[in-house]
Amino acid sequence: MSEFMPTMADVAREAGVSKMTVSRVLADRDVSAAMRERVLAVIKQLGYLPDASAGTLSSGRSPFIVALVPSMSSSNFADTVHSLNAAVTAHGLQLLLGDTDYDPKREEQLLRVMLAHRPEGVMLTGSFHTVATQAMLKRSKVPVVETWDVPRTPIQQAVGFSNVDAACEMMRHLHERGYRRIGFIGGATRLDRRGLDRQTGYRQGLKLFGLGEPRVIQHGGSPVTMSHGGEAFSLLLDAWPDTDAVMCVSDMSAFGALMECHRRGISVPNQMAVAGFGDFEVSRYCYPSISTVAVDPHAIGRIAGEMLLAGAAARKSGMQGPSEKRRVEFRVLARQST
Amino acid sequence: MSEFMPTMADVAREAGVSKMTVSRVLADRDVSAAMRERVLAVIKQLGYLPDASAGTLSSGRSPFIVALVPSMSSSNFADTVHSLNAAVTAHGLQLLLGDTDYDPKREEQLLRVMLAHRPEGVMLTGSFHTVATQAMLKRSKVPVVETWDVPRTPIQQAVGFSNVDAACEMMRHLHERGYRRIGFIGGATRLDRRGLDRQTGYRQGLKLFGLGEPRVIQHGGSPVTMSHGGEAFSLLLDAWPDTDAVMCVSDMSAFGALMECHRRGISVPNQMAVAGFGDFEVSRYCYPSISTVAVDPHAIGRIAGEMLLAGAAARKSGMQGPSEKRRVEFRVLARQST
DNA sequence: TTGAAAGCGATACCAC
DNA sequence: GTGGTATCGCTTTCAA
Repeated sequence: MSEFMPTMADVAREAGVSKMTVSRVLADRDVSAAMRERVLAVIKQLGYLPDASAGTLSSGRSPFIVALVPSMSSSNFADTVHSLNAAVTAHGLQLLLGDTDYDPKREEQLLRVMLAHRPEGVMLTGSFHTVATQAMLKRSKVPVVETWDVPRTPIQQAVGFSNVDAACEMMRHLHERGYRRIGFIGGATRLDRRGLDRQTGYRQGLKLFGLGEPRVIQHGGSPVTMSHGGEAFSLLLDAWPDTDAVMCVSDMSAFGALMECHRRGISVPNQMAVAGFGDFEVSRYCYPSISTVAVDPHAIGRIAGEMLLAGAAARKSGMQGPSEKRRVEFRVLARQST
Repeated sequence: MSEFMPTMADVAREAGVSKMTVSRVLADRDVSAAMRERVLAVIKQLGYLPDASAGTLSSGRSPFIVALVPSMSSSNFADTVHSLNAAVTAHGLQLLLGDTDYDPKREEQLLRVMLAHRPEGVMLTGSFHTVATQAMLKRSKVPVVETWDVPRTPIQQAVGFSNVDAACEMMRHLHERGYRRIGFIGGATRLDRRGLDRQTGYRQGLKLFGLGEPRVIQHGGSPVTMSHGGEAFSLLLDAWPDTDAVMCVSDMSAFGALMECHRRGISVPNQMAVAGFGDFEVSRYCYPSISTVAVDPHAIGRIAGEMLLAGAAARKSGMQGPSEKRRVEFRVLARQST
């Protein structure tokens, strides 16, 4: 077994051709069938693997799309990333994935590192970014798409929905069902803007339907967990014992709250309604099943991919990339818990 | 706003120094404080970002660690990746993440693409790989660690546990609790080796405790979902109505089975015991809580990171990397469902 | 269809 | 501490 990594020059020499011919074979450009055979055979025999850095440096074209998500353990973001990955992989690109941990400062650091690879596109989550982040993005002229939210003025492109409106629709649902003393539980962090938007939607709903003062418990970090949900629900009952419905920032906390009801012998939905957000699998299969707001994380990923690909194509031909906003549907799913 | 991306040469010219000095400032090597100030100022002013491809090509040192997992939506693998990421990030490396979708052929393709970036290390999940995969890994001499399993003869290093033994321990628990007609539900795929190992452990348990013939339902793809669990459980009851306990390939299917019990009015654990695997959050917070096998996905990721870092250091100094096997603990958690 | 030469943007190595 | 030069492995460009 040889001690060194063969290069394209080695393949060329062994096959008795020029490097360029090898390069063309790999890129599947015009080469005679016979030549292709010959070169491919040598490549296989030598176990040659191209060096991506050299290719990137030489061509000025990177194989990367950057995707930055707040958390990889949220199945919602995982789904979005999965679909984005499918979309870009089909075009020969690969994901460079980063986990910001819900921290814009961390997002900035990650982005700085990742822009060093001169990606063809960048997917961000949310619309809350540091000024340095925005400046880097502008300078680098890389196609950018913000997801899971639709900012008034996106950096460039965006695909998502209004978390405020979605939460408000859930309030409409609860109001229609006859609930009047509705609480809200969410995380304690200031950094999860989508969570905060949902709380804003809750407050709008209270006003809109004349439901009195907010009953808000902020408890636990991001992402919100089942145990946070149970604890927050207990705090909610401590503060406002006559609460008859709880709207949760996510299905995870809703499930936690629901289990706390079980434990306390509170009947759902008779004595207490529980609403979630996100249509996670658990909310569909638990008992009673949890009413929630369904969005399509896969659609967000797929559309983000299309937008980025379009942006990359535009940039290649020297054009200004499109600056588009797209909305995806959300839907209140009435299930057993309300 | 300038139209081009500034290079190190631009920074050097603007600062009136050589490229090497700029390079040293960025690498934080010996440069006088005054010089550093001056160069840093120019870097900021120009918005200069280094080009990673050029650096990699020139230094022969890549910033990447490759991590290949069967599925990103499984919280177990997500946790492992998270800890691996933390471990390598601390050493200035970044993850190149791939999703094999439980398919060794796909793993091979992904690996081929990723080895083009000349990573400093590769984390694989499981011990089932194509021969081409193994050949590529050998040739490239990159540090490799297989996770979530401990093969008899690892490619190089490994960290995990015996899924067979772990499942068998769960059988011991069920037997001790008095259950005698125990079924097993898992996915229908041949590709999820860890799932198959757990089934093997189940069969071993049957023999060991004299519990008669296997009652196995294989249903649904990978990763197994809650709905698969509910459906598989129904099939199990159809086939063997007198079953008094079900051991599930994962907590996801266990939860699905548990909810199906709710629906059918089957009391858990009185009429039916339900056991899971993996200690997912839902198994801890649902009612009744699900007995499961706990492993520490974070420890696997952390240790894998350490192993890879050690391997990379060894390779740098021309040494043969260690070929170590490490086991992580697993523990049967007896909860309410058994 | 194939080949030769000139870079791409950084770092290693050796002078000073 | 700092600077010059060769070089990493590939693709672009242009010529044959």
